[in-house]
Amino acid sequence: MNIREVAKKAKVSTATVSRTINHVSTVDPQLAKRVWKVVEQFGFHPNVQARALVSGRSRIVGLVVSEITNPFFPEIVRAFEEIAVDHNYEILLGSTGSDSKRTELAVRRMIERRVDGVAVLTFGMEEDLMAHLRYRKVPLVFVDVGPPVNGVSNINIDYQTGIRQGVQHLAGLGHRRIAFISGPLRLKSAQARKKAFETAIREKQLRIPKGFVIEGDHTLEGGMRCLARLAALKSRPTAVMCSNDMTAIGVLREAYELGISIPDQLSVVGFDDIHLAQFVTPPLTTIQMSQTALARLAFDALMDALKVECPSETSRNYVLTTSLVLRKSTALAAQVRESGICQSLF
Amino acid sequence: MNIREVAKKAKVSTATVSRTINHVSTVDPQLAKRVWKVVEQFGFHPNVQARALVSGRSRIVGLVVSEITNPFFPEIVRAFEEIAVDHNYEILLGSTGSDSKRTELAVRRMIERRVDGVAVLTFGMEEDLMAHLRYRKVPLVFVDVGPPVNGVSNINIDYQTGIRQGVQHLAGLGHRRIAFISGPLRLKSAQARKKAFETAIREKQLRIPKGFVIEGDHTLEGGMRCLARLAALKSRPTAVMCSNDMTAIGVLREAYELGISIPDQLSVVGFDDIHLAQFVTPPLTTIQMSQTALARLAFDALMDALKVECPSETSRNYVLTTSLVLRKSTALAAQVRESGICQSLF
DNA sequence: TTGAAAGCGCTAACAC
DNA sequence: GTGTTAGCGCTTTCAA
Repeated sequence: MNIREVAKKAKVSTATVSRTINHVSTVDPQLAKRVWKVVEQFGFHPNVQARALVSGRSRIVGLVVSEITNPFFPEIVRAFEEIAVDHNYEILLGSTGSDSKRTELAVRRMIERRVDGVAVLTFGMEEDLMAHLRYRKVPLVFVDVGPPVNGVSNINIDYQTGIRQGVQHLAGLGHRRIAFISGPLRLKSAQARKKAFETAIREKQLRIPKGFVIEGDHTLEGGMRCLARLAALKSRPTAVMCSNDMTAIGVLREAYELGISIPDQLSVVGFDDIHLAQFVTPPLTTIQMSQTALARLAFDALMDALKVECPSETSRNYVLTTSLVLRKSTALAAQVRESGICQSLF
Repeated sequence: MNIREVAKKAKVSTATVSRTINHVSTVDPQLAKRVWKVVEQFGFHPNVQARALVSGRSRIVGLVVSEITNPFFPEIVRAFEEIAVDHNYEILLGSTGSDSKRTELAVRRMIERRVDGVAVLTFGMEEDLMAHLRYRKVPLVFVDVGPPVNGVSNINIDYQTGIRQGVQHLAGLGHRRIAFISGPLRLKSAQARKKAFETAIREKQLRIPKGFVIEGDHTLEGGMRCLARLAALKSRPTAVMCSNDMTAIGVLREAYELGISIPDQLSVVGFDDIHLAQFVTPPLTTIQMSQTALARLAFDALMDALKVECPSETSRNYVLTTSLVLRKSTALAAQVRESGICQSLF
């Protein structure tokens, strides 16, 4: 079944069939009806390849993530896919594994398949990727890159709001020795979270004891290692904030191994609010960065860019805010409980 | 840059360029060299759409999963993607969410993009999907369907081996009151696991007390609910096997809520061996069904079918075995420990 | 071994 | 409003 056969059976020209299935309004309703009847009856699906070939648009967008097996990303993929499909777009998924070779490959694939745009949600701004894709004049959207440049839109995560809430929450509970486990510092997003933490601490007139800011790797295993290091300190923190939930879950896990009771002996705050966060023991207090909202923002940014006539010169800024979600992994600092001093004194 | 420009610059015909980039052996090495030089120099990438249009092959395969946010699937997606990319294939991802409308949509998308084959790893054999796709004469591979039919290959999971090992392990620890939390019984795979459990119990000459086999839904929340039900029984199980790891993790979680100590008061065995299983508290003893192996098997099945001239008539059977992985969520049954009877008596 | 040319299925400009 | 037709970029006969 192709457009010519449909045309023949409906006794119209291929142009009319084309117009009909593309909902061009100038088609005579009579003819349109005839065409649709044939289309339905014979289950005609226009050939996407041919369409793409002639129109120059593939209706495919690329979605590049760091690592699909990191629970933060599947939620994004799901949301992004849902929205894309709603708009009759297909997605090409690429995971970089933070490996530059695989990133390079992902880019090649996207280019060769002639994607209409690419959302790069790797939180690290892979420079190669950016260079390659920009060269191709494809609309791009990144997260946490610097100032917007031509053809590249940017989603700016407002880390500060959520992290400030987290620090204030801990301070309100009487914590003064708060540690921070960052993500890999080669990632801009990890740097931004760390900086937001330091700012929030300063705002509260607290200080960060030596050795209290350490670099993790955004994995559960990394979180375990980092807590082990913090626990080995002569004077331990009473609370720890983590750069993502997987790290926080690793902290919970290692605390259990070490016999540190959470939240009684140590308060823990995560970041991301992945689905799993509410199901760990104890349920994790964390800073939410909505994966669904992020996916929607990214897709919309791409569509915005695609709408204008010259996508390679559009660039916009979008903002996603974060906010604290209270659960059970934080509690009054031990010395406060013991001294009977009430929280409001702080 | 298109094939004609390359031809012009290399002073050959487009046919020669085509042959060269497709590694047809009859091309004069001299000419080939000239062509490659131009290709490299100008960064020529053949247009995939045009190629697909004329050759009838898209080099895209569909991968349909139940729900990407279920931690079992990302691992499959990762492995499948990796293999596909290695073979110069692209994948179209579809999640059904066990919803028939979304399944229907996924099928349409795959058909319209002219996929060369589809791997349906939903563990439930969605009938619609099968019907639609078979009609299109596209090579298919399912998991756990019945006897193979034309054009449809099948991966048979050997649930029995792993589940038998699990039951024998528990029996060896002195457990005689073993419960089973199944998956949704409309899924063939869930039925198969349940049946395998019952068979293994029978082999061990044990019996299943009333109310000890209950239906879960393969989610963490479902696992919590199910343990609550089991705990409400007048005479509780001393061990519980679960149809998947998420269910088992839910059991762990609910046990913590209820103050049931694991493994001292209750042994728990999962199924799947997702990455997370080794990081819960306590680390989960589970039955491994390798996600990587499954992905590879599925992809290979598709390639096998694609190789023969008439894919719509090929169908093969593949087998994936399961096996027990020992961790810390199982222990001697309480009455055995108390009575001092040693394990070997059982 | 190479080149000329006919399409693959569709869209869009143009003529009616 | 509708039909005719020229391509989109590539592969693949068929002749040379």
